[in-house]
Amino acid sequence: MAEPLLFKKLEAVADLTAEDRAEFQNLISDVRTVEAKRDIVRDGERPEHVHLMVEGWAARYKMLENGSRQIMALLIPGDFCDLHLTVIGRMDHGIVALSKCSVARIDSEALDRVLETNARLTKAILWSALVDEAITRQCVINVGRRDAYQRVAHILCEMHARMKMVGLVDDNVVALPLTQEMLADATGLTPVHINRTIALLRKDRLFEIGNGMLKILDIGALASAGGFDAGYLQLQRRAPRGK
Amino acid sequence: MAEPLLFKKLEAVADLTAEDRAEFQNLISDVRTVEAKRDIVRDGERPEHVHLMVEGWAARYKMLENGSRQIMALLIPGDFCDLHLTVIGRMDHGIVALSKCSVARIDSEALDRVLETNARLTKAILWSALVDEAITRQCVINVGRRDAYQRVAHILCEMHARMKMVGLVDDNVVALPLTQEMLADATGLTPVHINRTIALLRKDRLFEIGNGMLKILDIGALASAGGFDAGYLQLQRRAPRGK
DNA sequence: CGACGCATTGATTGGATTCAACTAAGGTGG
DNA sequence: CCACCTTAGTTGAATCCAATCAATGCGTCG
Repeated sequence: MAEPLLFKKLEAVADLTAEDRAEFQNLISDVRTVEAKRDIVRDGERPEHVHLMVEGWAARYKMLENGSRQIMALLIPGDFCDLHLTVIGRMDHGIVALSKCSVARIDSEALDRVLETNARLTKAILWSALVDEAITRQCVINVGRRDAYQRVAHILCEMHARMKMVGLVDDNVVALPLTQEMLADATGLTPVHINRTIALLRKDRLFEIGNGMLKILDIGALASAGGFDAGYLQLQRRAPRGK
Repeated sequence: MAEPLLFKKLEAVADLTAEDRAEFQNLISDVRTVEAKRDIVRDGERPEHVHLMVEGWAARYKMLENGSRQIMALLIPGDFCDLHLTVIGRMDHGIVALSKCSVARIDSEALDRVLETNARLTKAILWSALVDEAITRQCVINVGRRDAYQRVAHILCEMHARMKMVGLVDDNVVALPLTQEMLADATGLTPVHINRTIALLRKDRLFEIGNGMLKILDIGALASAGGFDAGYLQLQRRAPRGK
């Protein structure tokens, strides 16, 4: 099992002891597999477990009345799917598996107990939640004020950086199980226009993409094309302790 | 001082005892006034206090290289400005006062202590943070997949609902200290187009707006025009306790 | 009164959507 | 093994929503 991945994100922001890790590990009641395109959690549902990504990619999404879909977040190993269910009862959006993935289920009540006793773990989890929020804010900026070229550059830059943080990047090559349609839903564009935009980026030799793979050719140029600043991800270990 | 407002939001999601309220109140080291258009917290800053809105409106925003601004959240009384600073050291965006407003400052360390001792308060605060996140997600949907007409309808609907939750709506009339330029930055549009869109909404008799006031004429029609579903705000008191 | 901020309106441009067709790759079943 | 179908990607032409450029009205304030 790819358990180490579960801690990569938490450990990026806090020092965990062996006991912390064990305590966290014990929360996991089971790990189940979800096929691509199937919902991990449905909109409106009230699941009894909190879900944590172990393998594969998923997306936080909302279907609109007019049939269009907006992806609000891409989830990779180490990300919580629905941490907010510890305090909120009902999903206000769905989570769909973008690739075949495995998901750990965590008992809500057990998690609740840990949140009330283990301050270090709690802080790590809260921290990771706040990083997720920062990512969501970046998403607002992306769809709100950037053009197609910048949007695609930014999202690919971000996913590269996030995958790198959990050790899933090898020599600037990332497994990217996203179709152009999914990219469109994540950037607020249409598949057709994503296609044209990717063609431009390809022409500019910023990356190679296809067959579920992304190879960054010029990370600096890509970052500046997308206005990407990793600051909101690298929130590690500021002010080690007392001030 | 308009202290009661501070609890309106927290109490909407959790039952607080008199002691909880007192404990929270004690955290407030002082309340300062900020003039409209001045930053409450600057991008990149590492403030020593957490800020809480007491009066007036503010906005979470980011300036882009090209000079455009994206507002990621509107903040009203009861909202935290920078709760994430309890765990994250540095602002990745700025907070600006949209109207003259007063802001409570909370000592970070004292808050930290409370977070580790008072589970009920902590949960209430976490809850409020998760509501903020849900609001941000709605913002992504708004700028990502809705047209101008829907965007404006949605944001005004949301602000009406949020203001109502903290008791600041009287007979469907809300104080709305937003210029069309601010609305533009919050919806990812241009001031000119906001103007035309408002003209349309006015013509459709959905609301009257101007002079810092918003009067909703047909809340049902406005909500359906904006695809607004209050579900993500009304997260109150589900599953009272055990299951 | 002039300067400024904000709202409004017109004319024009442009980025992205829409509609539509077509290619390529993979899987399935007769 | 090849017809058949599905899914993903690509390309072209026409259209449209919103941006841009530009000018004006209007109230407030120094």
